[in-house]
Amino acid sequence: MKRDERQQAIMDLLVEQGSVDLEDLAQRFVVSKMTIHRDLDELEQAGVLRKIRGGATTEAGTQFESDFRFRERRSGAAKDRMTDEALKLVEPGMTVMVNDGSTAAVLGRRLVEKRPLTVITNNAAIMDALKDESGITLIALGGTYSAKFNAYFGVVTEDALERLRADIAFISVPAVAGMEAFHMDDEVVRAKRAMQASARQSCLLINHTRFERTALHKLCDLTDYTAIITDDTPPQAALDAMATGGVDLIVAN
Amino acid sequence: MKRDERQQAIMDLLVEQGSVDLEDLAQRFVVSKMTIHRDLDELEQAGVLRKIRGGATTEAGTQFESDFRFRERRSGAAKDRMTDEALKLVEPGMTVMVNDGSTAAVLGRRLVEKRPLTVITNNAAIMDALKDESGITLIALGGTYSAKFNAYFGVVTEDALERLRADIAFISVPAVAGMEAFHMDDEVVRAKRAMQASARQSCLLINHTRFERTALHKLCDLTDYTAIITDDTPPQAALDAMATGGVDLIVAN
DNA sequence: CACAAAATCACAAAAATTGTGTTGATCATG
DNA sequence: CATGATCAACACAATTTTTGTGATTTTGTG
Repeated sequence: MKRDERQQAIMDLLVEQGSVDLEDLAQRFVVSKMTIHRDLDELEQAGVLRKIRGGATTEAGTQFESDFRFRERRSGAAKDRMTDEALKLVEPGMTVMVNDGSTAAVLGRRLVEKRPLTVITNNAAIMDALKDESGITLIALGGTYSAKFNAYFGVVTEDALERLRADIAFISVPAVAGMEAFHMDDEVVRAKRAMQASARQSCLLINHTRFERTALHKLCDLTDYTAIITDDTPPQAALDAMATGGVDLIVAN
Repeated sequence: MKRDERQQAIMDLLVEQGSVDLEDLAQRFVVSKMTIHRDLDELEQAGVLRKIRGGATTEAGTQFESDFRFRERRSGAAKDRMTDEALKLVEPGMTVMVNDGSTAAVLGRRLVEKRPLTVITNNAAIMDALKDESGITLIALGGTYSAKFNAYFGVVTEDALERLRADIAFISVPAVAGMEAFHMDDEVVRAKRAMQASARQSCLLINHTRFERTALHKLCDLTDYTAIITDDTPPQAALDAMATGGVDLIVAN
């Protein structure tokens, strides 16, 4: 494996996990820590990450710095566990919708395991991944491209969804509080709603750290979902609220 | 520029032009011909091209082997000349539609020269190219992905177009005979028609070797275009037909 | 403040990429 | 079909890039 490939792989890990561990990377790629240091320096120069003691994180990482290694190391595996559960809801032959977001992207890529399938998405990462897969009919939702979310949104997206139907929609959100799901961007909210409206069932994918948080816009009630999958046990308060509301939570671990 | 980037660039040129010239590549990348030889050898090993005397072609190239250099060398430049002309029709602030096809992809990439722009396309190559360009509002047309054309087609595409309007649409076709334009695929024809219907003006881009040919489906009459751009003087018969029909042809050379 | 872990630095070793000169193959042409 | 010319292949050397090691400095922690 060459330098460039390694750096690309580091970036991939970074978008997936939010952070990487230096020692871990050295082992994984079978190179010295010095080499990893140099890789991270260059990537930092390029502005794609921020070096911190013991590794590196994506820019935003203001908080969790000390314990990130243990918190985030598991996050890649967590997404895999969540997608394991999600995939159980998919049978060959189905039509599946997948929304924006990196967790959704992970799921999207793994949909090949269930082919033949029809996959409908506005997630650019999924389009790239499934474009040339045989056995996958890829229906892209058009729309205005948003670099922030690496996906397409807007009237075009919503209109297209209005005319399509799917067996199941996989939705992910950054915040859930009580019995409600939230998102900070209203365009994104509209796209997710349109997806849910066009799918026979909806399944929510939510990281356990995102419970008991809100964001500007309410997306919908949790009762709208036929399944809710999380990667780890959420806070007790959240559990209580959901139990009271009669919502069934699948904890993947 | 490093080895990998160069090889990637060679592949890009290859998909765009169908063939590449060894000497030309050596000059372009400022390396020795030996280096290019080695690059081509590796790419051939990888199965992405076929080395031939003086350069390389994509697998298919059964015929034009001896004279490809002159035929195709100009073809890259020809597309550039055509896009030069096409770009003259674009002003900053406009909304521009671009269809599928490699010529269209070349034009799409160059649209950044006229930003700010709104670009509407079903061409996957253009989406990739313009995704992260500031000053370009990228509106992707959704649809079912076609690996053959590297673009999206179908009802979703057509419906989306029905609700959008553009100042100008750039259309390319593989065959023109008499006063009519043709294409072999009916899905593609429908998408092109929908684009033309949604644009105030339509501009046809056509390689001069594609005159006096037909394909299964008729797309439309040449009179439907406000401008027709070609890369070189077409056969006399074609010129006559267009002159009689009152169509204005722009020859870019 | 001291200690341990981690980051940085400087230099050497190793690996890769590249250019050149030479030899062998292929082409166009008279 | 012979021949000069052009192009491809090969081998070797030079160069550049990448990597590892140990010494040294910095940083975080108790």
